[in-house]
Amino acid sequence: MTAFKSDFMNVLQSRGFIHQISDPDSLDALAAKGEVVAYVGYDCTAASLHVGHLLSIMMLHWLQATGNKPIALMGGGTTRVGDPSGRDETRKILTYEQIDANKESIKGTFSKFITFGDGHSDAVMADNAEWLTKLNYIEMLRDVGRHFSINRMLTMDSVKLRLDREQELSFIEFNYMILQSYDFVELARRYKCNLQMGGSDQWGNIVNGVDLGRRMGTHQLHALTCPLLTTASGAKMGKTAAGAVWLNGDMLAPYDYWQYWRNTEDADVGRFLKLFTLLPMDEIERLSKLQGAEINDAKKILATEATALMHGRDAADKAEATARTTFEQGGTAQDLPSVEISRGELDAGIGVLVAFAEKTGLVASNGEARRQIKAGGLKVNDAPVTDEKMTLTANDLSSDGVIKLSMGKKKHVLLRLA
RNA sequence: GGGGGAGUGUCCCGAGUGGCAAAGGGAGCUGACUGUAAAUCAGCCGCCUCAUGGCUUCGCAGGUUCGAGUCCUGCCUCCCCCA
Repeated sequence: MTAFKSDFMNVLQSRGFIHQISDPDSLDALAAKGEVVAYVGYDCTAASLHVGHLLSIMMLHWLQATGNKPIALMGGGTTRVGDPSGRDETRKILTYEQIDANKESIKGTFSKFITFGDGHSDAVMADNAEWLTKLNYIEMLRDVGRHFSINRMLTMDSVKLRLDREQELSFIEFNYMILQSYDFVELARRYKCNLQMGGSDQWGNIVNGVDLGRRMGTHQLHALTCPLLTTASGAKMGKTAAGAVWLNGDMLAPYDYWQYWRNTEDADVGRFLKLFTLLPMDEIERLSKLQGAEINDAKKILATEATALMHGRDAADKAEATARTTFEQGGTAQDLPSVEISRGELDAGIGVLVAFAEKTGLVASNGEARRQIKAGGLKVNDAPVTDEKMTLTANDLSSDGVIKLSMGKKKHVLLRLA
C-alpha cells in the first residue's frame, strides 16, 4: 500500500488497524496537521467493555499519541434503542437504570489508554444521551429524517441481513442508524469532530453519518473502520469458557486477563502484538520471527504488555510471576485466584465435589465434577483426585496454609483459610 | 380478514414413526501428543444420585392416552400466499 504522510495513518496502517477509509488522502492531510478529531461510540449494554472493544480503543490511543484529539462517546442514548448490526435477534431492552450503571462502570477504562483534559489533543468524553434524549420527534423528522432514504436503508447490511433471514427487525432498531448518524453531526458541531472510527460492522452506520453531515452542511466527515477480529482458527475474539474477556478488573482478574493473552494461538502472536501492545515495530518484528517453543516468549511479552496497558505494570508483572511459579516451576503461587473457607468448615471436612463445584466454581455441577474425576481432570495439590468421596481437611493445607485445586492444566484456585 | 407453514436439549444449527433424556453437527470441557499453541485421536457434554433410580426439558396453557416433542383444543410469536 502507499505510504501516508501523517504519523497517525502510517501507524494504523503498519499495525494492521485499517479495514476501510472513506477518503484516505483528505484524512491523511488532516492528520498530518494534527487536526483530526475522531470519536468511537460505545454502547452501554454491559457493565464492562471486553477485548472486542480493545481494537478501537487502541485506535483512539494512537490518534492521541500522534497529536490528534480523541472523543470517547458513551452511548447513553443509543443504548436505549439498540443496534441491530450483526445480530439476528432484537437486543433486549435495558432499563435506564441499568444503562446508567453500565455507563459509569465502563468510563474508567478509557483513562488507561487516553489522557483527558482541555488541551489541543486531550481526550473528551461525551454521552449522546445529552442530546438524543432531548430530541423532538417532529423536528427530528423534518431536520434529519428527510435526509434518509428508506430505499437505501433497506439495502444496508444490518437491515438486509435481518430481512433476508426473515428475522424480526423492529422499528426502534431500524432507527438506530439514524441516531448514530445524527451523533456524528452533533459531535462535528460541538467538538469539530471530523472522523468516526469503529469495527467493520459499523461501516454502514458511519458512512450514513458522513452523508448526513454533507446534507446538513457540516465540514467534511470521514469514516475509518478496523477489521473485525477473529483468531487464526476463526473463533470470535474474546470468548472463553467463563464468558467474555472483560476489561474491568472486578469482572476479570488481571491474572486471568494475562492468561487470556498467554494462550494466544501461534499464528496470531505477531498480529496481536501489533494491535494490542505499544511495542515498537522492530521489536515486534523480532518477536514474530521466533519459532517453535521460543514463540512462548513472545506470548509472555504479549500477555504482560497487554495486561500492563489495561491493569498497570505492577499487576502485569505479578500475573507473569504467578504464572511462572505455577506453570514453569509447578509450584503453588500465592497470588492465584483464591476462595476463603472457615476453620470450622475445614475441620468438618469439605467434600471434593463441594469444593470444586460450589466453593470455587471450577466445575458447573457435582455431576460435572464426577465426570472430570473419571477423566482425570481434577487435582488437589497437584495430585489427581481418584475418589469422589474424598474430603479435604486441615491435613491438606500446604505449609503456606492453602489448598490448591486444579481443573485441567490451566485453571487453578486456592482455598485459603479465612 | 382468508389460506398455508414454523417455533426442539435456554450457546448455535438441526433430525425426530406415540415408548425419548430425545439422532447428528458446530461450539465447549477433560485426557493423550506437545510448547499453557495449532492440528490429530479418545472420552464427556440437563440436574440430583455410589448405584438401581429419581427429577426437570421440545413456544404457552389445557386435554386424549398406561405412556406425548410426536395426537386434539385454545392462546402467543414469526414466515409465506391471497385480500
